[in-house]
This record gives sequence, structure tokens and C-alpha cells, in this order.
Amino acid sequence: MKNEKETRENLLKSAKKEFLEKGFMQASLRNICKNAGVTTGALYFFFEDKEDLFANLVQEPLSQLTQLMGSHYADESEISVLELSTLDDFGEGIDVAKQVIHFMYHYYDEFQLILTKSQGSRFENCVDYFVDVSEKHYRIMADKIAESMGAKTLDDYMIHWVAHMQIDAFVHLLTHEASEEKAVKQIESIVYYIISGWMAMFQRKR
Amino acid sequence: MKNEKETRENLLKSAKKEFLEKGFMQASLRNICKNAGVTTGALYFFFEDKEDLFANLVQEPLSQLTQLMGSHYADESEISVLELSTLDDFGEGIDVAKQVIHFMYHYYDEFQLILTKSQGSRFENCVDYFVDVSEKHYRIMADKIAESMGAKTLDDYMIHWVAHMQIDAFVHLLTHEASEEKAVKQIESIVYYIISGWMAMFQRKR
Amino acid sequence: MKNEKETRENLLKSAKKEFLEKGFMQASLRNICKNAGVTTGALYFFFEDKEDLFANLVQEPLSQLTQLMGSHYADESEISVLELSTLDDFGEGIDVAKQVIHFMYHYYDEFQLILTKSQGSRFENCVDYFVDVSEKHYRIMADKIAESMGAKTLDDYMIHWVAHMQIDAFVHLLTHEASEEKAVKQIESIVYYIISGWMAMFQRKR
Amino acid sequence: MKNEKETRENLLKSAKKEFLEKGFMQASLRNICKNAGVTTGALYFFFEDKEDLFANLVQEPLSQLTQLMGSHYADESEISVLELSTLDDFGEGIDVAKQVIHFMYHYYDEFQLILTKSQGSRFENCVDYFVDVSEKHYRIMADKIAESMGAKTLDDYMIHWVAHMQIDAFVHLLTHEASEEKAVKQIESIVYYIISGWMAMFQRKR
DNA sequence: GATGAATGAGTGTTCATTCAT
DNA sequence: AATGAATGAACACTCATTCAT
Repeated sequence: MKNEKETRENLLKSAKKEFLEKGFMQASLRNICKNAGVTTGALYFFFEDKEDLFANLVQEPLSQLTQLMGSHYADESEISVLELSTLDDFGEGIDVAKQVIHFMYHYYDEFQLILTKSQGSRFENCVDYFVDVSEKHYRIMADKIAESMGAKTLDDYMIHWVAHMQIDAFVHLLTHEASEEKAVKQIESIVYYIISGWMAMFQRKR
Repeated sequence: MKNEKETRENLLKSAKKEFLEKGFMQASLRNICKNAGVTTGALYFFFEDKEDLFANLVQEPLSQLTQLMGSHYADESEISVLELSTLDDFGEGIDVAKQVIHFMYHYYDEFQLILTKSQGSRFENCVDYFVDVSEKHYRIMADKIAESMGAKTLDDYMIHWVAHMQIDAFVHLLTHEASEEKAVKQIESIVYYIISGWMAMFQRKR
Repeated sequence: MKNEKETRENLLKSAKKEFLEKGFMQASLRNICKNAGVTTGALYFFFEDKEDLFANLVQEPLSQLTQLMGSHYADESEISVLELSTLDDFGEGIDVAKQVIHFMYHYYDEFQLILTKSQGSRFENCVDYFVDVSEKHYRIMADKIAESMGAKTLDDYMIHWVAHMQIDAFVHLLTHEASEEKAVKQIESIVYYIISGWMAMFQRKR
Repeated sequence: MKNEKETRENLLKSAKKEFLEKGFMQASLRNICKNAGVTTGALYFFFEDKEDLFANLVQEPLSQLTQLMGSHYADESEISVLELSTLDDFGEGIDVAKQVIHFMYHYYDEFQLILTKSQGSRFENCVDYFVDVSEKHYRIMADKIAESMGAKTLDDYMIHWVAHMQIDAFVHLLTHEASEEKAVKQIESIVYYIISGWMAMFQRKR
């Protein structure tokens, strides 16, 4: 039992280190195997290729986060407009954000890989997926708010940009604050900023 | 001298295409030369190495933008606090933004290279430079505003994030809107959003 | 495992030939691999780089000779002055010389590589090492002899030159006499010549 | 007149520097031309190829030394056996040696090139030529001396080695003593050593 | 006399991947 | 489950040399 999956684990550990240091493209399988104490051939017993190796590090946390986001947005689709339009009450937004942060710092290395070291792999655009999800949410919200306020709704580009910026805020936290506590401290201000800007768009005169 | 420096131009053109398609690291000099219709040796007559080739595409627009930003921030250091704190008057900010956008779309491909395809070259961190410059500016502004409003100033992380987000907004435009006109249409809303969020930080109760 | 490390041996054999023909710098790894019937990649499975390939041909004989010389000079440090100053009795010197020759001809090709084909590798100055060792020995000898004979000792340049010449005599043999027997025949005269000159330096009037 | 041969001179000067620094093989014509302030094409107006460039630095001093040696040995062919066999009178040998040294230090750089930096060019074995000349001389001398002393003459290998060693003594001086004065100081001892050894060969019992 | 341009073969080295054993 | 061996294509870069102008 001890030795059973040990090699696989060693490889993943060694791969994580190499990918974090050099990024997907520049990472060397030779190196990964050497540091794991096995030959290159062994790697191909456990993984199909370089990309599969990377995927095995990243896929699980990624799909969990996807689920987390999905369930959050599923709930929110029934949210009342009243809640959304009041700046004072942005508590729920923050709660979700904190949840996400907690999750991302739990898989700190893995999200580092996904968000900043995946260039060249099929995950290089996976931030875009989250932006997409977020975007759909913001589209619906914007239309609802606009309607309830008798204001003009936002165009697609703005929706996309806000979604992008919001996701990017998480990426920025993860890549600039090493500890979860520090990240949590910042997130409140950030959400406040984002919502303030967001609401201002609908109160704009012209 | 076939046709007055034709080869050099062909190489630059071919290089631009290759770099845009594959990024700095993955670009193949062989390919660039082949598509330019010359041998690899020819490239080394005109350029020192791969990095120099990239630099010759990118350096001029980059230093011009640097100058543009420098002169803008030089002017603004004498701006009065009154101006800064009024949401209604954010005209100047937009004018500068439009200038920057105009410039960036004039060198559309080049900034695409700098901002998204320079990984592995010495330009890979040059977005950070713009963030740094922007950050210093925001630091000063925040302190002034906070003082004049009797509010708390923003901590370093928020300053950095706002600077990052602002620069990123330009990058986002350039990579998501193909034409300058469309980009200009969006920039007003974006600046409005950013300033709204920014001002809200100082009016925050708690 | 074609035939028990056959490829490695083929590579070493092919490399020896190429290095002997063209010298370290001008030798082509491509050529070596081609003649060994493998691709260039294969070489890098067995050897780290060009220098490592060369080293694997040369290192073992070299360190053995180093040891041989070391042990010889260790013994001789206790030699009595009487022995040294008599021309008639230079038997021991010849015995050692014959040992060295026997060893060098046993690794004929390898010493050919070390002594005449190593320019550009880290072995290019390894003759100097032997000269250095020899030089220290001669320095001590000269001082002892001079003292016992009431003569002036030799200056540093002469010591160095004699050491150099002595080592060079071996190199010369190896590069000019193809067979060990012929070399052994010559060494006696050479040692006689060298010792005669050496002793004459101390009997010189002026 | 001023500008006439200037380029050629610059090229030769630059070439001398490069060849001295890197040796014939590793020297780069690109570099030589760059440091001379001309393009590679210009070089080929004055010189046929790399080897010709090297030759133009080296040929003149080389042929002058050849002449010097030739005339010396021409004289000596009529020398009496008596002179040669007396150790006390080796004055003439020293005089010639000093002449040679004076000449070699007059063209210090050039002989440095010939003797230590010519590997890969057609001059790489040109020391052998001098050895050949010297060898013929020693052959005749040995036979004469042997005859006059009723001793056995030396075999071809010994003749060759003595010739080689003698020439090598000059090379050694040039590469280890930077100034002519120092070299001249040493040459007397060296010649004394060489002649002592030489004479001892004929007085040998067995 | 000399330039500017270009060639084409060559260099050592690295890579992800394969596969018989 | 893993090794040891090998592939073959690719890499950036350097070289001496050529030649029309």
C-alpha cells in the first residue's frame, strides 16, 4: 500500500514544482522525472502526455470551483432586484467571495498553476470560462436593474469587462497576497469598489 | 539592396506574424525566415538575436507610450484636489485615456505583442512598469483626497490593485475590441466606472 | 539493450576516431553519431555533452597516470643525494620512465587524445599539470644537489624548462614512435641525455 | 597616401589581436572586420581567405628566420670537428642562438602566432620545418663526431628528438619569458645543457 | 576599394515521446 | 510497474565566403 501509488504521487509533486517554477511550456519532463527519481518512461505509464500530467494536477480543484460558482449563480438567479440595488447590503456578495477565496487558497499551488502557469496547455484560457459564467450572470442582473430603475442597461462589452475585472480581482489576490487572511482582508474593499462602480453605471446621467 | 531594405521589412513583417501567432518563446526563427523568403543567416545580418528582432518590432511604440504616460502624470501632479473629488468632472481623465487608446490602436499589432505575446523576452514584465507608474500616481492622489475629505486613505494593496485594473482595462480593450472607434466608445464608461468605484472608497462609512 | 551496452561502446569508439582525426573542437557530434549508427539524441542519453564524451575516453587513463606519477615522486622524496649525483647510476629513473611508457602505450589512443587533441576541452592544459608536478620535484632535487656539491642551484626558469622538456620527451615518444618496444629502446638514451645535461649544470665553471 | 593602405593595415592589426586571443580556428573574421571598422567583404579584397590573412601576418618573419637559419647552417657545414667536441667552446652556438632570439623577439607577436596559435592553418606544423633543418645538421654533426671519437653515432630518433628539443627550447623561451633580455639571460644555460647532454651521448660506455 | 546583403551548411543541445523488455 | 534505450525533429545561432553594386 505504501509503495503502490507512491511513484505517481512523486511525479505529481515533482511536476507541480517544475510547472510552478517554469510554466507549462518551459517545464521539462526530463527534469520532472529526474526529481521524482524515475525514468521518463514511467511517466507515460501514469499519464498520457505532458498536458495530461498538468491536467491531473489542476482538473480536480478546477471542476470543484466550477461547481461552487455554478451553485452560487443558480441561487442568485432568483434574487430580488431590491437586494441588488442597495449599496449598503452587499453582504452576500462578500460571503460568496470569501468562500471562493477560501477554496482557492486551499488549493493555492493548483490555482497558481491554472491562473499563471498554464500558457501553452489547454488550460491557458480557462480563466475565460469563469469570465463567461460571470458574464451571463451580470447580463441578467444588469437587465433587471435597468428595468427596475428605468435606466438604460449596459452593453455587452461593459458586461464582459466587469465580469473579467471581477474574476481578475481574484487572480490578482491569489498572485499578490500569499496568505488567505490577508486576501480576506482585502476582498471586502474590492467588492465594495466593484459594486460601487457597477451601481454608478445605472445612475449615470448620460 | 534588392528593393531598398525590402528583406529587413519582410523579416519584420514575417516576424510580427509569427510572434502574434505563437508568442515570443514558441516562435520559430526558421519559420520567420522561410516566410520572409531568406535564409536564417540573413536574419542575423539585420538583427542580433531573437530578442533583438522582437525589440525592433516593439521598442519604438513602447518608448513613445512611456513618454506619453510620463508627460501626462507630470502634468497631473499639480492638479487641485477639488477637481479630483468631483465625479462630474472626469473629462480630463477621459481625454488622456482616449489619447492612449488612439496611440495603442495606431500600433495595434505592436501592443498586442507587448501586452500578450512577450513572455520569455525582456518585455514580458513591461505591463508591470505601467502599473508601477500608475500606482505611484494613485498613491499620491489617494493621500490628497483622503486628507481633503477627512477620510482614511487606501492601503497599498488597494492602490496597487486599482492601478493594475486600470492598466488592465486598456489591455482588455486592445485584445477584445478590434477597432479604435469601438474602443473609444467604451472607454468613457470604463473611466466612469473606475472613478466611481475610486471615489466610493473614500465615502465609505466603515 | 541491443547487445549489452553496445551503443555506448560504439559511440565511444566512433568518438575516439573523430577526436583523433579532428581534435576536440573540430570534431562533429553529428559525425560521431552517424558513424556509430545512432541519432544525436542517443548520445545525450549516455553523455552529458561533448566534453563529457571526451572525458569518458580520457579520464580513467589520466587519473591512473596521475596516481603513478604521484607515488613515484612520493618515494623519491627520501632519495639520498649520493644516488642523485652519480651519472652511472640512473637505473631507477629509467625504470620509472619505462613504467610510464608502458602505461601510456597501453592507452595509446587515449594519451594521444590528452596530449595532442584536447584543445578546447577542459583537458587542454593537463600536460601543464604534469610539468608542475615534475617541476616541484626538480626544484627540491636541484637545491639538494647544489648544497651537497657546493654549487649554485638552478634558477626557476631552468627548473621549469627541464621539467617541461622531460615531460615533452614522453609526449614526443608517444607521437613519434608507434610501438612501445621502439619507445622503450629510446628512453634509455633520452634519460641519459637529460641527466647528463642536468648534472653538467652543477659542474659548470661559470 | 595616408588612406591608401590604411584599411589593409587595420585589418592586419585587428587580425593579429584576434588570432592571438583565440587562435586560428576560433578566430572570427566577423570580429576582425568589425574591430577594423570595415565589412567582411572588404577583407576579401585584400586577402584570399582566412588562411591568407593569417599568412600575411606570419609569412615574412617566418621566411626571414628560415633564411637566418639556412645561412647559419650553411656556414657550419664546414666547421671543424675539433670545435664541436669541446664543451668549453660553445660560444658560437650561443651567438647564433642569441641572434635567433633577438629576431624572434623583434617579431614577438608573429612568432607567438606561428608557434602557439596556428592550429588549423597550414602553419600548424611549421615548427616541424625548423626541426627538419636542425635535424639534418645534427645528423651530419653526429656522424662526424662519432667518427672522430671512434664512438657509435646516434640513431635517427635521437637525432630527431635533440633537434626537436632544441627548437622547442626557443619556443619555450618565447612563450614563457616576455622580454628579450630575460630570454637572453637564459639561453646560455640552455645551450650549455643541450651541448652537455649531446656530448655525453658519445662518451657513453654502453 | 569597399559596402551591404545574403548564402547554406554547420554547430551543440534539448525536447516530448515511444517501446521492447 | 517501470527501465533503459533511442528517435527524429526542432532549436537559436555562427561561420567563412560570395558578389552585385
